[in-house]
Amino acid sequence: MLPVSATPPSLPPSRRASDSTVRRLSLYLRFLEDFQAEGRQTVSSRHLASRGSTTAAQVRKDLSLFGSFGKRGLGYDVPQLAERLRDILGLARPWRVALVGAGRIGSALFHYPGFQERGFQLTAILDVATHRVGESWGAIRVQHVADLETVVRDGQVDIVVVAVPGPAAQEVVDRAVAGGVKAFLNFAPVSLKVPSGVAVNNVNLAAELEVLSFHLLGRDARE
Amino acid sequence: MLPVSATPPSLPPSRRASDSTVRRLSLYLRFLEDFQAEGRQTVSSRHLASRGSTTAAQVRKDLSLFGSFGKRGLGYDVPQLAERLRDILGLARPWRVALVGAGRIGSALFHYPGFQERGFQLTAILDVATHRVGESWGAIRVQHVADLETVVRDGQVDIVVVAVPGPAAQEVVDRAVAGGVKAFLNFAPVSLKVPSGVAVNNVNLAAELEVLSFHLLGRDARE
DNA sequence: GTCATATTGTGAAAGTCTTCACAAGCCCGG
DNA sequence: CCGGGCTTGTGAAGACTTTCACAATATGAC
Repeated sequence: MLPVSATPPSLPPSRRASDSTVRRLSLYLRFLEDFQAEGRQTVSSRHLASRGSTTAAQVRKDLSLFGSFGKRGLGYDVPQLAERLRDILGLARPWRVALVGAGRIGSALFHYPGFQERGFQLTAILDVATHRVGESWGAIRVQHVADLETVVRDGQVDIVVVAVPGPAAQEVVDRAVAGGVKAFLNFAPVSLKVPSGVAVNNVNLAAELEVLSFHLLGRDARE
Repeated sequence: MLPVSATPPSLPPSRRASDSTVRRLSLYLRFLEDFQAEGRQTVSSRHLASRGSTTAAQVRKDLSLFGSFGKRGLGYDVPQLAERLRDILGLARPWRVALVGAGRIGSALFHYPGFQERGFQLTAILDVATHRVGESWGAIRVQHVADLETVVRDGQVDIVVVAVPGPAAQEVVDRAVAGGVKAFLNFAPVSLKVPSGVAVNNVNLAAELEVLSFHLLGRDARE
């Protein structure tokens, strides 16, 4: 009989995953790694959901966007699903990251263990302060931000982390975009303009605190 | 003539604002402060929208949840709207914040200027490492995490920032909740369980990078 | 005073995301 | 081999968010 379809080269179908779906997948992966460390062989959507704060249906819907990974009646194979999630999230290959801004936030990121662990390789650190230029952070020497074009040239950098003060952020992004960078993690409290096809992820600590402040007033009705 | 209504004690009507609405309000406030610094007296929803990455209709809907602050044909008065947003977000009064975990992330937060600027007062720092206990961070002396109960007692702390390793986070939160804390900013990559009525805001740096990684694969179809 | 222009505030429509509910499938004991 | 017990994958329903479109209304020129 004819093989109906050898499911294309390597990638699953994938309709369209929203940002929040992707964040949840990332959480699932972490839970799976925990389960694997605990020696669990299989896990159900219900179990996975209870560890995060979501529902079993949500877990199944999220996964079903990318394929059919479970066994009915049984659940999911822990190491196998973890592997699939790594594929889906693009963690199977290393990404090269440049950090612009070697201040406190930059330093915290540099020392953040989850960073390198997941295949994000810090390959360059840039700063505008001349007294920092030349410092060695681990194996990396801090360069002046004027070298940004050289650093990102020829696709040498996949992701740029923007940890500079607000007013300087847009210029950094523009120059990196011109050099071909397609993804940014932005800590500056400004809203960056980028051409379509370029992704920006904002982490705004002030806003996070203000959301809490709003909750404390009790004027919101979240259960 | 009778005053139709002296708009209740102090707070606007407010139906129900979602988390994303509140995050946008926080952004609007920042933009308004920029405009004010530039000497602008009024601003339209269109103008406000163009600085963030949203639409004029969205801006108006967000604001309309809390009242009617603009003038038709003219727009919004910049200082006045900023003031209203500060009220809505709860920034009119200071909040007392305790930081648990005096490592890199804790240190970055401590030095983050937007933190104190917006009325978030760091009143205590706790860590489990005995070599850190007793250190002075500015005017604050680092205490041992065993003192958590004392620190949060009698509503002395409004918000607890959790910057400890994953496995230690839940215990910190449980103890703080028992002490009456109602809001948490969590940097540990775990999903915390709290009773209803308690707010947790998660900042998961690994997940942010993984969202970017996913985008870089180009399997998502965001314009 | 009237007209032209600008911009808000808001129902209604469209779109997106989450939850529900159930058929289909897999495992195991007897 | 059969039946009971679970659990997935998914269409359909429901809930929530965003966008549209327009009446209401403020300003300023003449």
